[in-house]
Amino acid sequence: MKEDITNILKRNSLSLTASREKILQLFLSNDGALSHGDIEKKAGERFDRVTVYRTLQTFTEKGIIHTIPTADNAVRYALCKDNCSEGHHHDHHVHFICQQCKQTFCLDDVVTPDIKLPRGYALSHIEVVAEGVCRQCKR
Amino acid sequence: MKEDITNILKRNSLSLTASREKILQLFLSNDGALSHGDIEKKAGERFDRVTVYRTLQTFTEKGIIHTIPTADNAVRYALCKDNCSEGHHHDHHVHFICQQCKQTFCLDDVVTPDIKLPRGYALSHIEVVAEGVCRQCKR
DNA sequence: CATAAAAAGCAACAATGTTGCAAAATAGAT
DNA sequence: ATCTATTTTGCAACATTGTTGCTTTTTATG
Repeated sequence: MKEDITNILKRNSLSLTASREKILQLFLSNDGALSHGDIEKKAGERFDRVTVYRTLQTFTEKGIIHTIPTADNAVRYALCKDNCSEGHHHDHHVHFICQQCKQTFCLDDVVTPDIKLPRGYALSHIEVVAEGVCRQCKR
Repeated sequence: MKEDITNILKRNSLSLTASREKILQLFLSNDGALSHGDIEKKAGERFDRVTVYRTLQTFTEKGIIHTIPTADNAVRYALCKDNCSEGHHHDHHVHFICQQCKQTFCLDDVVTPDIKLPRGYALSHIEVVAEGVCRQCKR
C-alpha cells in the first residue's frame, strides 16, 4: 500500500508529502468516491483545508483522480484507472449513487453507452450517473 | 407568457407572487438551464437570496423544474415538461453542457439509454450529461 | 375589506471556496 | 550528510454560497 502510494506519486512526478500520501491512502482504502468534505473529516485535523483543495486539484490535473458530477453541490472524486494521464482522462464508466448510504461508486465494468446527439452538436465526452440502492444496502 | 406563468403556478396550487413569476419568466425566456447564481444575477437586486433558494426548492418539489448534476458545484435547474408532477419527475432526456459558452441545455428529444447494472444493484433513475460544443458556438 | 395562511425579507450564522504570503519540507546536487 | 533552489504547506484574511428563526408583508378567500 505504502509502496503503491509512492509509485503513483513518483509516476506523476509529484513530490512525496504527508498530505498527498494521506489523501491517496484514503482513496485506496475506500470503496466509494469521496467529496472534499469527506476527506477533510477522514484526514482529521491534520491538514489545512487549503492543502486538501490544492491536493485534489493537483491529482485531478495529473489524472490520478477524476470528478463525478452530482445534483447536490458536492462533487465527488475517485481514483482513475491506470490509463489516465496528465490532462487526459479516459474514464468511460458509469457512476452509481446509493440513495440509502449516500455513497458513490465507480462501476468500472459498465461502459458509458454511445449517444446520438441532434445535428450540430459536437460531443467530447459523456457522463452517466445512475441512482438507486447499492449491493450492500439492498440485502 | 404572463398567462403561461399564471397557469403553471395555479396548476401547482402555488400563490402568485412577484418572485415566483419573475423566476418562472426567466426560465421560460431562457434557452438553457440556470444555476442559482444565474438567477440571482438576472433577477437583479429585487429579491432576497433566501427567496430564490426557497423558490427553487418549491419549484423542484412541485415538479416545475428539475436539477441537472454538474462537476463544478453549481447545480443547474431547467423547466420540466408537463408530465412531471409533485414528487415525481419523469425527465428522461439527456443534458448537454457546452464547453465554450458554458450553457446547459435539455436535449428533450434524446432519451436516456437503458443501462445494465451488475447483479445486486437496484436502479431507480439514470442521468446522462454530455459535454462538447453546442450548435450556436460551433459555427 | 377583514382575516388567516403563506411567502418574503432580514439578520445572523455556518459552511465552503479562494488568494497572497511567510514558513517548512522536499529533491537533488554536492 | 549537508546545502540550496524549488515546491508545498499552513495561516490569515476574505469572498461566496447556503441555512435558520423570526417578523413583516403579501396573497387568497369569504
